[in-house]
Amino acid sequence: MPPPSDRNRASRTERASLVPSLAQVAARAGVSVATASRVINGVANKATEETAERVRAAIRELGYRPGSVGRALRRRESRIVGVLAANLANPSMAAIASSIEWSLRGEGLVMSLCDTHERADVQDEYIREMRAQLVRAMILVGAVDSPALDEARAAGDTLVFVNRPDPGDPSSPYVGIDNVGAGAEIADRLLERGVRRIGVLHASLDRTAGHWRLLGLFDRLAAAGVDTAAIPCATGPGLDHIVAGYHAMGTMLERPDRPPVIVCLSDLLAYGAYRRAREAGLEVPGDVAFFGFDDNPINPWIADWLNSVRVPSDDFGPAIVEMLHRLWGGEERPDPLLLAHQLTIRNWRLPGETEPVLRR
Amino acid sequence: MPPPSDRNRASRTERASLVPSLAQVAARAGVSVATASRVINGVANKATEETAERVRAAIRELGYRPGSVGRALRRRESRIVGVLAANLANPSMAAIASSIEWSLRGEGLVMSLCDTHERADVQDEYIREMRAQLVRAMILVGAVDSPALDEARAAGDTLVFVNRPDPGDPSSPYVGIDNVGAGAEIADRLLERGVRRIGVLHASLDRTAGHWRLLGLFDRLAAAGVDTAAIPCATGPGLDHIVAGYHAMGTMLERPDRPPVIVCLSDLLAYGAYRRAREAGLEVPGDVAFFGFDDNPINPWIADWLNSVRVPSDDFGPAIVEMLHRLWGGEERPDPLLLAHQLTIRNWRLPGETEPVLRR
DNA sequence: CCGCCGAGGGAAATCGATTACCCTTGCCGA
DNA sequence: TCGGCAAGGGTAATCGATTTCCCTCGGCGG
Repeated sequence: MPPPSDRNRASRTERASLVPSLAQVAARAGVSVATASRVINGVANKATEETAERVRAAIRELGYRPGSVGRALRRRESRIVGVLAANLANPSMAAIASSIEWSLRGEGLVMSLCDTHERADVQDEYIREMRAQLVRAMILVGAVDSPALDEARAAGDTLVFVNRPDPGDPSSPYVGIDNVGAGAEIADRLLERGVRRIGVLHASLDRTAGHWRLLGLFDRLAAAGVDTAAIPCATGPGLDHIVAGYHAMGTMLERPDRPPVIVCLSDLLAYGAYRRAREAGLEVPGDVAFFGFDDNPINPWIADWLNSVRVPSDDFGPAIVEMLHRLWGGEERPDPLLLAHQLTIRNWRLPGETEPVLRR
Repeated sequence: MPPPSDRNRASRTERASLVPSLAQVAARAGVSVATASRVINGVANKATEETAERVRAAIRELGYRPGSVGRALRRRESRIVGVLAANLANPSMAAIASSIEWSLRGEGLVMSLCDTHERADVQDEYIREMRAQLVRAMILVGAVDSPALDEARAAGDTLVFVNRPDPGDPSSPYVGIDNVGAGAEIADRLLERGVRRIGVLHASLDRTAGHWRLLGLFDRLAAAGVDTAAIPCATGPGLDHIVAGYHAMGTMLERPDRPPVIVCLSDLLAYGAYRRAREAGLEVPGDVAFFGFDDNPINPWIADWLNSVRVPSDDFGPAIVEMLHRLWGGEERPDPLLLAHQLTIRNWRLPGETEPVLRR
């Protein structure tokens, strides 16, 4: 922590005197702080309209705004909602964060966004810090199992798990797409076209969204008589899905029976795989078709070769707010809020087919 | 704001009793809260080693962590640093935010990230809220002119402007690339290859990074004798650069003398333009070459047709922390910290040239 | 022996807002 | 006329941590 210099301290104090406090408002309006506070908080039957107006006038004249800190201390709860994202560099998560932020703002809440980098220790640090800030709720976009998460759950904190169910308790409040269903949807589309030979690229499958997507995909394929045990799967090292996808595709290309359709359990994996395929001289689409999950907002613009299950980023904010209201309203274990996913088919040629029209 | 139900209130109080306070630590250690506080804050000559150890033991046993709120109230300064980003959905900004967050964490600070959506009123709301939170500093990644920004500047708040200089005072602390130089760098590369006929796509030029990029580009071209007044420029409606780029490219394509090289003042503009060009049946690269700015991290993977000036996202965090230390150390108007930009040429064929090797 | 100083530590004020509790006034029904 | 009650509003406790005073005790120089 930066040691505040004396100069700094002085300027801080000096600045503080410029920021009006409730006491100054009260003095100016000729009322007590209690009354001023009540007017601000709209407590009924505690002030005549005339008194209230005097207070409001003082507020306007001084440019007063209640200090969040004093309020939080007294109420033992701030207006901050902590959002812990597993990886901000993933455009899909950033889009979700943006949506959350917008919706929280509509509720008069403030988002504090952190990046856990998929690490349990970092997530713990943030959870503890958020609790110290008396946050009103924590939204975990891609949570990992960790001790502080257990503490928070046990303490009854308001927690909402997004995109990846609570690794420690599947019945915790969840908002996100139905990953199993999304996997099944890709399976259905493949089967429709008679595709039975595919490859799968994945990153970690340990309690991630990918785990469930794969489950849905395989279950549906198996139901159609496909021998899923024979489906080649590849992965790559590292937490960065793009790099993992690049290496996984390298592995896949070494197989003598390279499948014509590659399902990647996230768009980022597909990005890495795409590059690897092109380096190998393959045409995409044409020689190989890719399916992904998330459907990042930039896909329609620059990745028209990628068919992907759309995760409706903009719907997350409202859904999460809805979930928060249910929790604050007293619901103990609200049902998961499943957002509608939809498979976008952009550009899918099996080898030998002609080029279709561009689709957004 | 959600009205807290009674049930909620009860559980909140109940929960509070579970979270240990400094007083409980002090009681358990058999010292006063003053002493406990001093041990925690490492005040010298205020406790024997034995006393200090008793306090530390109590902290461990109770799992105590200082509440940020009480501390902030007393110190009139929290450990939060507000980061106001103009558009989180822009992957380049998200990457910068991620870098900032990581560096702040290393300083024991916490990032609170907001999305101003390029709107002055939203930015104002957030600036005011951040000030009410007693944030230690505000980082504005793409600021717009607004009243609350003026207030904060006048009040002597610690402000750092990133990527786009302070629209209200060019001498405010700035961290970012040298946009003028970046524009000039593209000009140089174009002139080297003998390209003198280009088109420019831009979004708003009103005190944005684009303004300076364009300035650098045109100045250098003019110096080489190019008539910059004759260079076709196009823009599109909306704040979303992708959509703006799409429409701007549409305009550009209507010109009889469509230039073979299009310089887009941001990568997002280029993404939109790319799609428009492909819809028009153009080969990219080949029929038209694109240059952009920012060089989003995904470019090497899925946008190898885009030549772009790399903005080193990962360097922002450390540079901003450096700037903060200078400001807190008492420097009144630190020099801007200019990060090294570099033009990445990926895939640039002028019409008629043969295909080069793929480059990251 | 006196005074001073530094180390160690406690009591209480403080930050800003909320709220429990109390007081006054006026009105209404019994 | 009296009790009760509601409206209007003030006093002071409270939240948790920091920090300013203040006190005590030993040691040391004069």
